[in-house]
This record gives sequence, structure tokens and C-alpha cells, in this order.
Amino acid sequence: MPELPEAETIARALHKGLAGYTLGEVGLTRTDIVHGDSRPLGDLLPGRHVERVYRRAKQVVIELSGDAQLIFRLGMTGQLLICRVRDAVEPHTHLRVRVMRTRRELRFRDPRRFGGIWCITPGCEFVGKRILPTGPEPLELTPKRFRFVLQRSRQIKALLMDQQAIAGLGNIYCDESLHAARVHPMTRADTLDDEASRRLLRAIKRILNKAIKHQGSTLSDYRTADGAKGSFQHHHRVYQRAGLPCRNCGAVIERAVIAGRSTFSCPACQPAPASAS
DNA sequence: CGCATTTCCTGGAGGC
DNA sequence: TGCCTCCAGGAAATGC
Repeated sequence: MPELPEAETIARALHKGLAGYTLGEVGLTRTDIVHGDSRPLGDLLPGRHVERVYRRAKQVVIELSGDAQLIFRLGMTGQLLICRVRDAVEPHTHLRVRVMRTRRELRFRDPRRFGGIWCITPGCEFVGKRILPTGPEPLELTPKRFRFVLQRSRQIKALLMDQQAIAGLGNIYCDESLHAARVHPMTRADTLDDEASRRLLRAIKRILNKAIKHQGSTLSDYRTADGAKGSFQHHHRVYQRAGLPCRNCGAVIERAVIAGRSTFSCPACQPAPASAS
């Protein structure tokens, strides 16, 4: 499931492969996943140059000439692939965009369709779903600002998962960060002291950076832009390891449902605080 | 406000 | 082998 490191990996590859090129013919097989500018992508994209590609929260943003942006939300199973035009087209490929003067094209596929595409142009007539504002980027957060984010009476796991509170974290990296920082996922965010808050931010940054180095975590559908798997799943210490020994202390990893999501934690490394509800 | 529940959707896993 | 049910989960809406 693409979170920050996976989106970052894809965005970097897309920048390398697309920046400076011009977009060409568009093939769109589902219009209901496209939001933003009401005009067809086939009218909006061809002829525009790719200026740069970057990540914001869990989204991949392609910045185009004419102040246009093509934003991809990958949801659970979204993939952005740079393929040769003649490569076999896999099922659930919803969008194909030719890269002019090359034999390549950008493809977006998303079997479960939790993802989406936004094309934003200056003053465009907006249709479809909106993109809610996202919170600060965790890799750019200072301890002071993180402290501010935590000043709410909410379970820390739910808060870290909330894209409007802090951007880019999903189930995997929340659980891994909380474990590394020895914080129980049900701890009330505003009960963390300064030392625990700093420890948690350091853990989040360390784990995200390490995951980016490993091209993200492939548990099922996630692929890099060239179709390869990430490898950070081999470094998970708690995620999807219920019943297995903690890699730090050997205690048996527990699974619970918090904020509607499977949550994995070590009962010894992350003792439940009195404030847990 | 917080938190649980439901919805969207498909493929994979497990039961029989 | 084959069919059925269940379940995963990011984001948003709904209900309490």
C-alpha cells in the first residue's frame, strides 16, 4: 500500500524518466477516476512539457507547462509505470499517456480503484472529488512543530494516520515508527512528554528515510515505476508479524484494531500507558 | 470533539 | 477442482 516512501520512490523515477519530455496521445478507459478540470485529459495533456515530478504527502505530482498539475493518488493498489509502448497492457490499466519522441508511455493502473487522478489547471472548472488539505511533511518537521501536532486528546496511532494532521504516514510506517519509539499505539497524543515526542519524530524520520533507500515496502501490489518490488518489507519489525517474536526482545507481537486498522505492537517494548482507552 | 462504523473495490486466502 | 464467504485497507462520509 503506497505510503510516503513508495510515493517518493515513484516520484523520483518519474522525474528522471519524464522531466523535459512532452506528453502525447492519451488513452483513458475510465473517466470516473479523473477529477479536477472538467475537460477531457485527451484535450488537456498532449503538447504539455513535464517540468518536474515530485511527491506531496502520498501523492505523486507531475508539474506541467502552462501551470497545470497532474496529481495521482495511489490508494491501496495504484501503480504508476513507465513502460515501452509495445509492452503488454495489464488489466485495470486506466490511463496511458505517450511520451513524445520516445517509445515509452506512462501508465496508471489501480485494480481496487481507491486511488484517483486530478488534473488541475489555472482557474479550471472543477468537477469530482476535492483534495483535502494535507498536514506538514514529516521529514521536514521540527521537534517543536511536531509537539504542536501532538497537542490533541487522540490516540497517537489515529493521529499519525490522519493526513490532515501529518502527511504521508499509513499503516505500515505508523506501526513501525511507534514500535521503534517504544510508544503504545493507544497512547493519548497529548500525554507524550517532550522526550517521547522527540523520540517518536526521530523514529518516523529514520524509518521513512530507510524505507525510501529500500524503494518502499512491497507486500502485494506496490511496484516501482519500472515494475520492481521494494525491499523494506524485509526490515519490518512489527507490521503483519502478529504471533511472531519481537525482533528486539522476543515477546509475541500483538494485533489489535485501532482507528479501523490492523495495528501491530510489542507488549514488552510498547507497554500500554494508563491513559490508553 | 473523538472514535467506531460503513462505503468504495478487487483479488487472494481459507473453508467445505 | 470449484464455489462461497471473508478480509485487507486509504480516504471520506455517517452515526453516536
